[in-house]
Amino acid sequence: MTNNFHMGTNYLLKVITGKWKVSIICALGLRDYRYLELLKYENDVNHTKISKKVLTEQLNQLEEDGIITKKSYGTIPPKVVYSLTTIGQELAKKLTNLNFLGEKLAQVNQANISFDINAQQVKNLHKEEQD
Amino acid sequence: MTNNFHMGTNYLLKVITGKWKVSIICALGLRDYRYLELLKYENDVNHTKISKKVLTEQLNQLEEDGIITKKSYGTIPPKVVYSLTTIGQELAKKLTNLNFLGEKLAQVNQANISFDINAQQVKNLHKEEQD
DNA sequence: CCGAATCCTAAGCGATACTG
DNA sequence: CAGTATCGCTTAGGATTCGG
Repeated sequence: MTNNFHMGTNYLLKVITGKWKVSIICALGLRDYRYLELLKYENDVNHTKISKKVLTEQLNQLEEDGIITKKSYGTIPPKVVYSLTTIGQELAKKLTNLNFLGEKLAQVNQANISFDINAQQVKNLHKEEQD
Repeated sequence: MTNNFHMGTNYLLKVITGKWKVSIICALGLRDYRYLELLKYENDVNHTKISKKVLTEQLNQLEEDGIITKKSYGTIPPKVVYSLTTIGQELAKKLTNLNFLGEKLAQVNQANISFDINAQQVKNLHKEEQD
């Protein structure tokens, strides 16, 4: 065992660092998404704005890093579907698995677990959506 | 189950995002460290320069986020020892657990898993150290 | 020995407008 | 529909210097 036992973790962290990447990976863990679908989903779930430029950037990086793949149907208007690679699916599971610890930590810290509004507000939003 | 099942993960990611945080957490997973010890360790293991300012910043943030604690002996010259909290230890385990997936991904991508030199060079370095 | 204060650069992110 | 191109703001990180 070397001192570099965390290099893989660091590499992985580098791959998933980016404001929306974890959210994207978790989303694609549930089902495939088209481009604008994903844009809407992210804006929706996180209650904050993601620009098309940034979404494109992060998708390209995730593809380059072997986490996701895109399939372009050559149609007009275009249709592009994003999905996880095999290793991407593994990653999605692990990330979801980290969720519990993250929530526990947030609770201990009494931290704001949402992007820009607090958990209670999120709950209220969901209540409103149900009404 | 809401759509926010990854918010804990995102929160956790926010806590551990920072160029040296994972490395710090993993280091403290092995044993406690003093300030300059940690500085030397990081520069040593990662073969790149971390400034005192950044180390202090990241340590403060990790402390604020409930991952580590510091103990100051009131001596002159000062002595300060950093260690993991209980939840920090849990985190260290999970991160170490991610290491395998990260290494696998790096291999698939034929990526440079070190900070600034490649894996083969790291191996050579270790060989030299043994000589 | 353990930082804090200052300055600087590079990168990340967002808004907006345009295109095949 | 699925992107590019351009711009400007904000933040992270590093070098250096000073202090208790």
